Amino acid sequence: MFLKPLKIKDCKIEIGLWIKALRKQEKLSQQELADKLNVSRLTIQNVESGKNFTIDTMLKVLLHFDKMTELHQFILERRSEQETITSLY
Amino acid sequence: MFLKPLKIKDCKIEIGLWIKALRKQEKLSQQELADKLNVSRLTIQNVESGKNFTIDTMLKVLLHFDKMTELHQFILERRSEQETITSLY
DNA sequence: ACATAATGCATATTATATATGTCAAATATA
DNA sequence: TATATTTGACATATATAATATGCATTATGT
Repeated sequence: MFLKPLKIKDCKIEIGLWIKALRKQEKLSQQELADKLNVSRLTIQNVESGKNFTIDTMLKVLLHFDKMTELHQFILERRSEQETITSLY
Repeated sequence: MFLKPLKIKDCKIEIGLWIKALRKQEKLSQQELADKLNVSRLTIQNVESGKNFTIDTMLKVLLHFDKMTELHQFILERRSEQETITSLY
């Protein structure tokens, strides 16, 4: 069988669901989270529903839920991989 | 000693460096990558230099370098963690 | 050294993410 | 059930990301 190709839209939806889960876990409403981050409720709503949004918005949210370091680590690991590969040739 | 707190700016810079490394590895110029993704060279430049940008732009780049699935996996893992935690209480 | 390509950065314009508000539907809560 | 809260789906206005273009600087190659 074939694997369904992953679309940009799918990835945004997953990010949205993740962030929504983080918010629910802290029992915050969209408005409460928005207030904490100094953004509008619509911005949170857009993120959670898979619309387009800026990296700043995503990082504000992840920082609040203490998840930015994990993402940072994810990037660092892959960046050092790159350097290893390129240095081999 | 103290750990330097991770800032949003730092995280964006790392994303930029990662993407720049991916581009260099394929020996593409900013213009060539921009053309492939149907974005402007300046958009690539902004991403690579730690400016603000949209999630669509980042995902277009990662999709091209076959890295979107890894990010998607990263998110899925954390989302299922969340569900486990909340289901326990 | 020279020519060429690539990059960084400025300005101006366009496209779109965000802010703000309203309303109805859905979801808790008493 | 009744009430309050939350959320989704809309508007409109504003802020800002993306774009187009040009030019100076910095590699890169011959």
